[in-house]
Amino acid sequence: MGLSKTEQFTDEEILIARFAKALGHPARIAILRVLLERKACICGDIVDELPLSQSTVSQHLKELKEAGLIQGDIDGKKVCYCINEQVWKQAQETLGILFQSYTASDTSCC
Amino acid sequence: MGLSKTEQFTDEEILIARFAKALGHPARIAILRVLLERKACICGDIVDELPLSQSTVSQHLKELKEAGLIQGDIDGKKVCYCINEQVWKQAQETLGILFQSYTASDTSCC
DNA sequence: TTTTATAATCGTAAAATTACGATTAATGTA
DNA sequence: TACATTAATCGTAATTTTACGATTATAAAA
Repeated sequence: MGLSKTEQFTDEEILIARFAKALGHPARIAILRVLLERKACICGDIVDELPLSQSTVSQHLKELKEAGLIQGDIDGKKVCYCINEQVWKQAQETLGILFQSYTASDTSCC
Repeated sequence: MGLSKTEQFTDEEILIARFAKALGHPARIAILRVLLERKACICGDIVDELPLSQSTVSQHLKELKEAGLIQGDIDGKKVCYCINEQVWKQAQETLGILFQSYTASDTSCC
């Protein structure tokens, strides 16, 4: 029925999937790229850089924020976004561990 | 509406998002875990390990296969799945570069 | 050849995602 | 105070994802 059934999996599996899912759209990668380049960035600037409407970008920002990867600080009538260092490193590590756990085997498949 | 508009983004953004999306569900992380542990694995064994129906697991396997992260070799009336080393390393690298491009800034946000 | 086992595919339904325009809330400016 | 700007939220529609049971195709076994 389209539900995620998240209860059935381990916390780590859910965490990794959560980070990965947040990264699972080109627009959100593009947003992160802008933030990574400029260190910090006003929402409007991000909208200008992307081929998407303001409301759509805002939605993507919300998803990145909900995954914890970015944070937004209110600055007057603008909102300044930036990478959340702590969570970013956590995502890097959990995903890194997953990828590193592969040890090239002599026999590729059966 | 509801379309991905992938044409508007760079090939690299699309590629990273593609890998991340494939990893964006706990069931698929769980599947990969099984494959990483056992090196190679019969489809049926994966079904036994997961709290999902055979058809649902098959669907998740298909998505991982379409992203290139795994491959399936027919072995009699069974199908043996394993990590696709080349693509796995490519995903590791592209995602790794993204994560590493963050350099902790002195000023966290505005 | 018939039966059994394995795994993909089909059909279907519910839910989530993506996208946009319009509206709203909040803050700064005239 | 009235106006303008900024960004979130609402409402809506199309698409995609998730999930399952049922069916199908294939190959091994009886």
